[in-house]
Amino acid sequence: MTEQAQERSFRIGAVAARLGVTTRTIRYYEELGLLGSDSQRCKGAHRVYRESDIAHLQEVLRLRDLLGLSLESIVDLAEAEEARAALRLEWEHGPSDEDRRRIVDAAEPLILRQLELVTTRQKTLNTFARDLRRRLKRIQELRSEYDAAG
Amino acid sequence: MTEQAQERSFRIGAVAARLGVTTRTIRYYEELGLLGSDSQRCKGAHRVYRESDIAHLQEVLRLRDLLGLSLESIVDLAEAEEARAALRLEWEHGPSDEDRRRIVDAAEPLILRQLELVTTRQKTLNTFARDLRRRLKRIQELRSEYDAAG
DNA sequence: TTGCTCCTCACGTCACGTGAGGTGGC
DNA sequence: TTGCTCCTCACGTCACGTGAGGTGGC
Repeated sequence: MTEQAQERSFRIGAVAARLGVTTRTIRYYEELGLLGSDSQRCKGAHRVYRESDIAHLQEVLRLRDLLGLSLESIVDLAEAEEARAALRLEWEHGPSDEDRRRIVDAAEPLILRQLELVTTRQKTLNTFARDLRRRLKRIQELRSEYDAAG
Repeated sequence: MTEQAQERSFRIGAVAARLGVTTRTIRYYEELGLLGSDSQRCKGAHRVYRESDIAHLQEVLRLRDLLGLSLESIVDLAEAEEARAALRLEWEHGPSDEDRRRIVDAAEPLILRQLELVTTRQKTLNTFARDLRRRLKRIQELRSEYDAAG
């Protein structure tokens, strides 16, 4: 048999621990169709994840935690990405330059949209941090007054 | 009757619209004890909010949205703040310098804790933004190649 | 063989959403 | 008086949490 370099695979518990979620969360996301369908798994058999699956799951968690998106809107985003992945398959089979451009053009707005959301979040976080530092400064000024007086 | 400068007050709908939440959310937070008890309101009467109430509510929403805290842990934080507010009442009645210092010392760790959480969030957001910009750059490089070739 | 992790239901919970039916203030 | 917003239940929903009971791989 051919002894090709086998990619490492993980079970659900290891993935959950690594990403800081529970196994229930991962199963729920699978239920919603957020992860690749894993169509060849027999009922009752253990779930198996590769590095690419884990990266994808982490992407989902980022969108949820950092941007506060609902799972429904993440599904929408993922479907758009999936359509892109489908195009990417064609890519391997020598598409024309015209095709390649279309594929690249389809990817860009998705990333730009996410960048926009991230930037908005960064701004509100900066405002929050600034407010906290002001409060802290006022408190520390008060203290130094008492230290000087006492 | 004395014609003292009345502070503006708002009804729940106006507050909700201003903060971008529903009225249900505000009522739910009141139920959990997250807002000042509003003990003098008669059953069935309209809720009334002042600027300070709105600021407090916005603080709660920040902790929820930007830091992803559960309402339960926000309750804990709010209780600590409340204890501080209780101390603050004494403040008005001429506390000793020693008392003042204790009050100031109690406030600081709360703010420092929040600042810590905000900073962590900012770092993860920066990582996310960097990753997105890398992807974007790769895509744009690909496109300029096609533009040059086509 | 013994643990340990995994599996599938399935009900519980948190943070609200969404009417139903009724009352109050410009 | 007429809308409009408010009120209080109370059941529904989203995103999981938490066992119950059973099977599979180092």
